[in-house]
Amino acid sequence: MSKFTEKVLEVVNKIPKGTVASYGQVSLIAGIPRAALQVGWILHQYGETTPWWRVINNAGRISTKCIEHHASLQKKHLEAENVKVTPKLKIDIEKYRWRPNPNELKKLKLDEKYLEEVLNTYSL
DNA sequence: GCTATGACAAGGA
DNA sequence: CTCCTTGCCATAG
Repeated sequence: MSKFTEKVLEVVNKIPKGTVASYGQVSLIAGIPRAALQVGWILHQYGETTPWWRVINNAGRISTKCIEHHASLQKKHLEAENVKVTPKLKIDIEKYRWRPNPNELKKLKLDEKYLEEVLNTYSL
């Protein structure tokens, strides 16, 4: 298991119940911007130990296609946490977006440049 | 080390 | 809003 993989799982595990994050957001916080695709790949493999359903794409859509992790299952998980999902699998991501607080981010030992980007993009 | 692949992102049509 | 194209980058083989 690579460093990046561990980081991704760590980050996903920090996503609070009832909130969601985009793949890009997770990859950035995990230390590698634009590795969103890999995040999806990792969740596909290690999803059993992480709240994978709290990660969706930036367009606010559920994009899993795989059989075991079907979109309807993800929808079910989210609605169980009070996150509304339309019949078309659309979510108001900005409304439920996880906005990590600076103190929490420091524990992840994120590089200065990325930390700043995270705060600018996803924090208040 | 090189190519193909993908639960993505962003911008244009 | 939806569909398509490009850019991305860690893994697998």
